[in-house]
Amino acid sequence: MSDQQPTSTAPPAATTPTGGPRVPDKVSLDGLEDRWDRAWTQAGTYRFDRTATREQVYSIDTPPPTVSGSLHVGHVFSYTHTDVVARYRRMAGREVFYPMGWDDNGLPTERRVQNYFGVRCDPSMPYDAGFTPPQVGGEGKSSKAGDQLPISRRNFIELCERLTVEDEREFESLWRYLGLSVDWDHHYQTISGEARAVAQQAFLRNLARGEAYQAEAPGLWDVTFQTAVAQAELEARDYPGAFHRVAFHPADGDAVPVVIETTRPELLPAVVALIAHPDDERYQALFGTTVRSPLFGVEIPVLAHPAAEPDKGAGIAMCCTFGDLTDVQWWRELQLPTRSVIGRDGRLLRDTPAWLLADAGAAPGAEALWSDLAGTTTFTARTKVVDALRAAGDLDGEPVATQRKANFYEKGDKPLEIVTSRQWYIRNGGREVPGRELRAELLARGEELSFHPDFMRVRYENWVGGLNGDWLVSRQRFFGVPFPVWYPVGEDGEPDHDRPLLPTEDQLPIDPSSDVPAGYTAEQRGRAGGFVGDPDIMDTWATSSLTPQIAGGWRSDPDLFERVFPMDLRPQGQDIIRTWLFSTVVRSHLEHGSLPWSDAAISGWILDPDRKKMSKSKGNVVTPRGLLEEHGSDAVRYWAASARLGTDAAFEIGQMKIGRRLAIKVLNASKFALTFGEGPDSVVLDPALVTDRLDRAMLAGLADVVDRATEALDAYDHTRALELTETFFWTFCDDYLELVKDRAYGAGAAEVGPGTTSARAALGLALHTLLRLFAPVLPFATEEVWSWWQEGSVHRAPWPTAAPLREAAGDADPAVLGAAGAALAALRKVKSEAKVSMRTPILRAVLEVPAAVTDAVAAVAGDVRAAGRVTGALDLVSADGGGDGAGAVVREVELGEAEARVKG
RNA sequence: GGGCGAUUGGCUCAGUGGUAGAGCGCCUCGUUCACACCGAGGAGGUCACUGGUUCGAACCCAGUAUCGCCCACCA
Repeated sequence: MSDQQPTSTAPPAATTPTGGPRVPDKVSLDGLEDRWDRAWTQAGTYRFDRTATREQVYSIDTPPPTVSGSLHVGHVFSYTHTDVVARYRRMAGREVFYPMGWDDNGLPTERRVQNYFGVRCDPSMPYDAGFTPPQVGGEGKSSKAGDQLPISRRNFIELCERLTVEDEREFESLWRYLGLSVDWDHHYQTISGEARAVAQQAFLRNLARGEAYQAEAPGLWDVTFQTAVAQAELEARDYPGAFHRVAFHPADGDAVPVVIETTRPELLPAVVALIAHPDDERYQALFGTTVRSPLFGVEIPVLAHPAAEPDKGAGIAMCCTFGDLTDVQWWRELQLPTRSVIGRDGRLLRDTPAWLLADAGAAPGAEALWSDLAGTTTFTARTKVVDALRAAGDLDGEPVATQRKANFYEKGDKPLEIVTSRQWYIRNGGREVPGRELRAELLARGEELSFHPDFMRVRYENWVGGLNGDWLVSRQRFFGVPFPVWYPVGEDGEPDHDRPLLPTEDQLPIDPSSDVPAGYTAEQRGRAGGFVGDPDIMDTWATSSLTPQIAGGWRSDPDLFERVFPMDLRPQGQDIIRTWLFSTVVRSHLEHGSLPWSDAAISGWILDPDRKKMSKSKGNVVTPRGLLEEHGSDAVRYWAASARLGTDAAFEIGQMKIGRRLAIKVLNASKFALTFGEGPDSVVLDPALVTDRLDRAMLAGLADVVDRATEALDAYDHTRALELTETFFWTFCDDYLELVKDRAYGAGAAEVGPGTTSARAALGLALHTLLRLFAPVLPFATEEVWSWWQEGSVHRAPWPTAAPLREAAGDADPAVLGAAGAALAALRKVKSEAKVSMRTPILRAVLEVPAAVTDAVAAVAGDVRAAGRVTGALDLVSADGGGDGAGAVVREVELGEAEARVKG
């Protein structure tokens, strides 16, 4: 890319005063991105016509990229796939609804605002209308929570909106440069008032229908972020641990101790039972008896449960509240007591638990030991407990190191604990309720949805089939969409969670930490007889799951919503099928009783040269802007469009260079094809003028390409469509253009004859078609050429059909072009092997061609002779017998002298 | 442990029953009158492996190996 930026803002006039094409002397890709972006904006080329009906509209539920992060090559890759679809559907006659959203509701934005302004969100603070942040642009300075000024949620959201404006401007600029045909009048932010209102309204509807509910239950908890975590946000990781063999002594005597294996000895004070499989013969005698926990001396039962696996560990497990989800299952099904010892900060509780007091029958040393453990992290506590066990003689052998899998919050770096808390849930089929087969309904929606590629459906099915609980939507964070709920506070000062106070839909969005429920005054907040706001915010997916409703105007613009919903396409990555795709299906199914869209296009990963997923941490991220500027947007788009949906693709500069070469070739070949003649009649798109057999054959081949490419695009196979078009285009350039060059120039003729007219008409028809076939992938180069000789934008031109081409082609056989091309190649080969210039004349040649095409080659021999510079006799002989391929072979040849070269 | 993809020339990938394909890279040559961000020609592969079905298998079936990913596995 040159350093020169174009100064012209307007595209060149489409035609000369005489009506012929206006082709620049020098063609170039440089500067096309900026020039055409401006022209498209000015002309409103991609503006959505909201008078279109649902049948006319093609609507796309665009993924909102996370602002405060950065766009990387993977985004360019997958967003290009979507844009190719959008451009094709637009040309195919649909009114495309293609909005862009920004995801500024989530941890990345929260952290960025904290660091940038030196503040943190504290919903208990009052809103300050004249607030000025303590710092601006302090990236990384005040990262410690203690240094950050607490401000109200409303102030925090305002700062977020202020900061993300800049990110969003940059993102938009990149998308425009890439050539995304987005209607920039339709964009949204996930933290905007509108998005918050939609999220709250949808939640209230879920609540009213009984699909949202609160429950106090043990659940996965991240001790770093101190929030509950949903199943969809889990990530299993390898985690170093050790097996400890621990002896439990029977309570009623000095019989042989029961030895269990555990990786979490620090949970020994939380033990509530030992559990083995009911059929396990080793433990039959123990079922129904009790044992005492070592060190703490708490008496616990030995029980049977089928979830215990005889071949794991010692075959008998220590059930604690709570070490893992199996513990939760046992606790629930065997109705065991709750003995929680780990707090929300991941440390052991400060106060001595009641069951460890000597009064409660615990061992005499239990309280002293606890005082040593209290307030320590699980890691410290583990060491202390192991030391104590060893000293007490209840550690059987030494710990054996092992690699185990532990659940982590995908953004966290400590294993999750299980903590009991009150949370909001939305039903998603993970926990069945009588009278509704929600899981089956959602599986049916999965079958109804067209996945591209189809095999991605199994990820949906696996996930829905494997859900083990409802969707936990509340988070104990401060920045985000709050639950629109207050609770009355009783005279005892306790909130009544069973009788929530709700706003009406027209009040939304509300913030219960600053707004007041109807019938109360602000002074009553937190007082007995007053009210409190729900302190939690919604999971980011609780908002993102509503992107069709947010973008489509479900709440604020029902007329628009009716025209775009249910949408046609959800494009997205394969990694968020279980989150974004599934949660969107859930919300739409519950609210609208339909799928949110009919089709889902799943893009693959970008792999770096080591076949690893490209990621920032590996330091191999290339900035998209630099890539686009270096190679040109059409070139990068070509690389992206060359990869099929659902297939991982290599980050390959080489493929971009090929794309650039193709785009340049489009410019140059078009220039060539449009400049054979001069004046208004030089290019006439009239099928009736095409009379030559070679021209007709070429158009017949092109007609097939149009049909097949269209079919491929309808099936979301843009790769195939591109490949078909590209292959034809290179043959068109290398063979057809060479073959008809002389005839199109009208060489040697005083007047424009029918052969010349035929060639020019065929060239025009072919170019008119090829430009449109390439337009979705190469929007800039094709638009540039289109502007030389056509009115309006190629991107609003109708998608080509085969009909006019077939009309021109008649009954011509497409193979004729191939046969002529093969004949030409044979003549070239002779020269190449003789190491002479291609301009060397052939004085005489005998060309052997397959019998099946001898007549065809003879019919177009004039063009073959001209292109091969055959000045004398060209005798054709049929290959007898064998060879039925398209190949041709020169049997005899006499080469002339090369044209005199300019010496110098 | 269950599942989904992938495995084709040095590289990136097409190719779902009928004599192995493309582009890049490589080699040779040419060329500035559309295109040096160029053109022409050429070399290069027992289609991961083992069985099977078939007149015929890169393609269908069974199994194996390797790579990537998803889910489950926390005693």
